[in-house]
Amino acid sequence: MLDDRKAAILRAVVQEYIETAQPVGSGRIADADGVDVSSATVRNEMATLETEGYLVQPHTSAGRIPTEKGYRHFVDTIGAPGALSGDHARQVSSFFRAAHGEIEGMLEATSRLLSGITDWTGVVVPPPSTETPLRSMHLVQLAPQHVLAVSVYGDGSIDKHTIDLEAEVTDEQVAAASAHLAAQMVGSIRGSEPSAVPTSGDAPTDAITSSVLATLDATNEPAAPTDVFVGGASRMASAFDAVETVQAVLHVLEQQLVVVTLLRDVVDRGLQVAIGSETGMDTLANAALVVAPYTVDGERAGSIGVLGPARMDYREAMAAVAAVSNRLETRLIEG
Amino acid sequence: MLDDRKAAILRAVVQEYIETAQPVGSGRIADADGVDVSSATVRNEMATLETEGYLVQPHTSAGRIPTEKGYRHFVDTIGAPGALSGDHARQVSSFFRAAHGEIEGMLEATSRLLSGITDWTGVVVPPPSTETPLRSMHLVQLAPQHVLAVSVYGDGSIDKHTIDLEAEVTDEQVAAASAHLAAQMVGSIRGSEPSAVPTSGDAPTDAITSSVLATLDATNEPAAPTDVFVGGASRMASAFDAVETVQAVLHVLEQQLVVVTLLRDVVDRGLQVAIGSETGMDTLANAALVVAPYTVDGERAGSIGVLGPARMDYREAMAAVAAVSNRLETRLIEG
DNA sequence: TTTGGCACTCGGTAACATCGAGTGCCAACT
DNA sequence: AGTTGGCACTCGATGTTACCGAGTGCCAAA
Repeated sequence: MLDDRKAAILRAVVQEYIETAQPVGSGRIADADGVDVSSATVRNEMATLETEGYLVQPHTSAGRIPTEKGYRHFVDTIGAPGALSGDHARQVSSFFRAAHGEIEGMLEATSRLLSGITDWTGVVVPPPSTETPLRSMHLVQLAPQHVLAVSVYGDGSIDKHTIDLEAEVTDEQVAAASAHLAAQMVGSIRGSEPSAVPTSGDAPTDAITSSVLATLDATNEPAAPTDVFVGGASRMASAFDAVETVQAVLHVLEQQLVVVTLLRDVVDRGLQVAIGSETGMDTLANAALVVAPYTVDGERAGSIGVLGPARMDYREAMAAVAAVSNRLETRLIEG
Repeated sequence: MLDDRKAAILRAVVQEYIETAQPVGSGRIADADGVDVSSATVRNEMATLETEGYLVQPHTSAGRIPTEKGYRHFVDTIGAPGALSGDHARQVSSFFRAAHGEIEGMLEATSRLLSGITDWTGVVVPPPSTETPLRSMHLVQLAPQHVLAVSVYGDGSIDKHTIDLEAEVTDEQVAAASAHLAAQMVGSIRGSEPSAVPTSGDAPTDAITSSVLATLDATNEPAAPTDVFVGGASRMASAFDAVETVQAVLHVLEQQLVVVTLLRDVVDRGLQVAIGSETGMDTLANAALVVAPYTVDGERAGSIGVLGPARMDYREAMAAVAAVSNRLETRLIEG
């Protein structure tokens, strides 16, 4: 690996580049803290670091820029996640103190919180809602030939489906069908095929029931919709200088499924940070993703993350993600 | 106003500028269709159009660019909304043929449809859910001290609230409170203060009931959350050349309430198109918004729109917005 | 092994010339 | 009186050249 001095120089280069977004020359490093050698020595070391793939020169006679490998080393040697700045810590605290009500709304606000703290884009993936049992099912009549089927699951999530009936029905018939369906289906696991409902023997009830089941079957996606909350996507506009890059990254953020998969993959690989190609997406070559899973009741629930340019402030982003994920866990456990 | 020839020239300039995004010179116009005079004459007319505020020159010795007033005239004289191209018409048809299920999901997909057709950003504001009566209310127990209150309204919308109880409760108590609440509250209008629920006389029931009402009161925003569906925001990246503009516009799109207000204001002013400052937002100085309201059961429901640069293809955007709003109406009436 | 010194590289900036699309205006023409 | 060809003029865009200086690699001395 790298000896101490090389490591120190590399770290100084990355730090400087993160701050200035300009190629870093040997002079600047020689002046910097932690490095007590002349610029000539730094030059020699930087040349080595370049041949070893930690740095690159945009062109001869320019300073150096970290490569993915360079960032990776930097991140790996950050050590302790570091604490949030006082201001930001207070921001997080007051946010969670004020948080209330609906979980979706809170998660969306959380994505904005992450964005606000880090200046980049915040992403929050809610806990998956599979494997959770149906706790309640009700039919509500909206119009003579329309009912709404409301399914409430154990994790507090809700599905609703509008059902067009073949014929007009009465309140009583809907109530009967509702009770029948509830009796048969409560307890079944979300996503399991719900077709095995015995008939009740009552014709109108069964007519409604079968319409409902048909709709449920039709819209029963293999996986739940898994929506993602993306906050502060507009900040990506200042992350890259090429407009096409901005557009490409925004496009990625618009695809919910892609984002969910991305976060999960990164977490599954045990990473806290995915830099450039480590994300597995060409589009994110110059970007980096800082993630943290959060658990509820000991189980891996969802994950949160911050997406920014590769030259983002990893220390801050990691601290923010850790703090928020932490508070989110306790918040969700309390309910 | 403008005589025929001036109008024709203005229209040709706008058309050309929309296509090329380059200042348009007199030569190009003289060659163009509908104008059978020499470039010298066109020059004279263009000079007049400039003094009258329809065109500007970015600098002497350059072609002309439409002003807001120029675009406005262009839009006002477009005449018939025009039909969608065959391809796009087919796209719309097949979209609505395949549309099914949840209204929210459909509206979100609609915003993407608009974006796909016009190449800009699609916006869909759902029908407001005020004034609609509560059709059903149920409490569902999720944990010993947690219940979920599910309110279903006449328009098919649902509110849910997690309630933390003071003490553990049994299924029967929840059921009793649920029935009591439902009996008292069904029929009340969304947003009206729900406090006037008489006690039932049964202590545990009343304990649950009051907790629920407290939560409902606390989270009862004056207006419903009114979320907006924005599709294809990434396309704004190619709409402007200044990154800051892109960022500013994206920022606007992130603020749901602002977008809702924006659309409503434009529609209320009876406009189909708001260009630059007509939007009322400084940020959108170089942008334009094409909107259409849609009605359900004869009542103004929500609105849809396309946001793009001022030099967008108005004909196409207006056709798209009209067609989609149209299909959306019939789709929503059918249920 | 470190470091001061030095020749060298090359992107960035400025100064300057050139080109040409486009203009305004005017005199000639319908 | 309106239209048009002609023409001098403007000025952004493009290209050329020169120069500066931050930064490099390398070498010889410490």
